[in-house]
Amino acid sequence: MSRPVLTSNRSVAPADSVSEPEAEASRALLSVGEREIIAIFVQMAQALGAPRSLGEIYGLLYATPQPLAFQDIVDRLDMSKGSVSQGLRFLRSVGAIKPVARAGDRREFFEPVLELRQLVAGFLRERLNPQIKEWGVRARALKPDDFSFGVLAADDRETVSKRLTKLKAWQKRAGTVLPVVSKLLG
Amino acid sequence: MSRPVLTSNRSVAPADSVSEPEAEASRALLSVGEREIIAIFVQMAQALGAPRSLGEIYGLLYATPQPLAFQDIVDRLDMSKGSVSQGLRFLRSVGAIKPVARAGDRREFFEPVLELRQLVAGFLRERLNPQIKEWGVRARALKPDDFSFGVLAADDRETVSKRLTKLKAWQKRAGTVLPVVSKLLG
DNA sequence: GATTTGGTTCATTTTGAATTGAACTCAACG
DNA sequence: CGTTGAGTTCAATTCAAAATGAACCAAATC
Repeated sequence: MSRPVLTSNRSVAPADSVSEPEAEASRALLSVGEREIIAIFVQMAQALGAPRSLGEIYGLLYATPQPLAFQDIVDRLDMSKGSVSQGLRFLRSVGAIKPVARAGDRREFFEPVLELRQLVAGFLRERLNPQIKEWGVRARALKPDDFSFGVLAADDRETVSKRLTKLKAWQKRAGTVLPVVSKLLG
Repeated sequence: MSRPVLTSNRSVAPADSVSEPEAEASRALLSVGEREIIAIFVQMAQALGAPRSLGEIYGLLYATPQPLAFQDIVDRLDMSKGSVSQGLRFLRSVGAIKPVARAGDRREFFEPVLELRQLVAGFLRERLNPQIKEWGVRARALKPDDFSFGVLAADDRETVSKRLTKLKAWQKRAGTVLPVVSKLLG
């Protein structure tokens, strides 16, 4: 998982615009601590079913005291511009990172939002809530008679009806509990 | 990138019962209501980063008033024995379904656990908590000096140190809040 | 003790989400 | 207005996770 650093490369200042001659050992650009933080966030991302690239990007920002620019991220993670672009977009949309401007530099820099509450809230808002709403809609459209080709036995009909009710109740409760959760975390 | 996982769905749209002459003969074994409930649970599964087969199996059990046996599930979902076996194992391990015996029948039958609290608790226990514990361990092993090749500037060191502290705090809070959540849902 | 039934295991294959990369836009600057 | 740097888009590709299926096991049944 964490491999020894072979090349000694001094601490990387954000303003360092020069591209190195050609270092194929791109991962060597990351310190042990950075790699470990990134690994942790990758795990978290995967546990939530999010792409690992999100974990890598957020992890790198988290591990770096100074805000980073787009190209810094591409270089240090050795990741394609496409992935970084999409990753940053998503992270911004859920409020996990925030852009900061720098005088006399037209690039955008990014730093991580450190408040767990905001991260969770963003995640719930963007990913879970829309889903929850949608299964509510679909569930409400169903009626017991949809559940057979012929006629349901009375007690089966009863059971199905109860389960449909329960499903709608779930949906409702989930919708009210999730906001509370993000409060609790903050 | 990922965003709401909605891409590609086999049979999600409420299908007309007078369907194609030769579609998927096996799918015709499911009523409209069953297919719709299954589709809902598949969505839920995918939102949580779980394999769709879990959603299908649980969905089928949820939509069926009577407990089902292994082979029933294989037949009605047209799914391989391997998948069903593994799916049932997982669902049982998180307490999402429970086996019921039937007199004079050596097969095991399964019915869904309807209590949302139990499902969530099982999920947290099996999937999230172990992860949370692990990143706690990894985070605690790190110290600010791991974050550079040379010497960190004093204020960067300060920042890194703060972030490490914050990360450990997250881990702790997550560990205490999650159990509360499952209480709230039940 | 052979056969059938109910289910598991695990090496291989499939598949669909994540990633890449090349073409593109847009703004700044000389 | 030509060029350069910063970032976006999206079709094509990659790759890891999920699904398959054949071999296997272990109780019942004949």
